[in-house]
Amino acid sequence: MKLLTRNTDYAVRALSYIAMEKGKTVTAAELSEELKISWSFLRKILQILSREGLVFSIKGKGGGFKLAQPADRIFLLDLINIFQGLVRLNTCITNNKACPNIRICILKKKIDIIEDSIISELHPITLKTLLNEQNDVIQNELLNMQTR
Amino acid sequence: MKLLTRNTDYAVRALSYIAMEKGKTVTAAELSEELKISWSFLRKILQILSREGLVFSIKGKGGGFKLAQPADRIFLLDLINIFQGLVRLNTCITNNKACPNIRICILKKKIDIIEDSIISELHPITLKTLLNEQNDVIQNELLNMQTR
DNA sequence: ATTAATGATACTATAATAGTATCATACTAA
DNA sequence: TTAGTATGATACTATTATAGTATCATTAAT
Repeated sequence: MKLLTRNTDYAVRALSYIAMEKGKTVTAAELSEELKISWSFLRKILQILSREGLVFSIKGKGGGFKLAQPADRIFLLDLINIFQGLVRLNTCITNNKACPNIRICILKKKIDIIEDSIISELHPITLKTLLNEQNDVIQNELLNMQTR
Repeated sequence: MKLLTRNTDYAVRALSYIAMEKGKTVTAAELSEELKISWSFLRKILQILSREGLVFSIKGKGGGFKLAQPADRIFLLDLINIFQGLVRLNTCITNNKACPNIRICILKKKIDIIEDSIISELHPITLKTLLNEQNDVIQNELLNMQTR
């Protein structure tokens, strides 16, 4: 069972990198180089992000990608939805009203509750969250080095 | 994203049905009939449950399956592990120490936390839980009918 | 014009899930 | 002791999801 697939993971990395460049356009080639991710695969991911309005693309020489939204408006949940489909996929397997077995419905209710909690835990996570916490980590590292 | 696959779902149904028969052996054919699940597929699932020690099988005429453990010792998490692998699969995608990008590690930490909470929510759910709550539902139904 | 970038799209590869089929084996009962 | 009924082991196929690649068209800068 995987919570995140490669797609989503790579998308987060790419977006993070782009965010760090503060408005400068970043090419797929640069991202591929820096993040060590296959160029063609990254390109596909970036095209999707562009189509979905998360990044803004500029064609031709000097082109590349920029964030189309501020980092605190880019939600991890959106990326999961884009690349992995809705978390809320707990439809009745025997998709009918006359569930032959009520037990499974109890199970479904339990799973619903767990899915709700997954969603509510994912909900506050934005690109900004991730970038900020990274900064915190780095600052702590520096602090530790100074006090040592 | 799916939390439960068909395998697991069917396993729960089969085990629930078997549990309701209180020690009487139940054949794959009966389960298939009652639960409207393909006989061959169910058989495969039952064989796995048997191999994993969750049910106890008796071959030949009059044979079938019984629970090998009391219903409060059969954990949903075990079924998930058997049929879907560990929830805890959040290994580093770039499986090396020199993660080229610390950002993803922050993400990994977040996902770890969410996975922990999924596990702790799943943990208390046993076959008995499901059966009991089913009874509660049924009893409430009856009560409603009486008071109406 | 040439070069460097993305857009659209179609294709292949791999892995996970879902499902089927076959033969061997064990037990029961006539 | 044989016929019938059950599971065990195992191998196979089908479908779907994920991962990854390739090609040609389009746009912009120099």
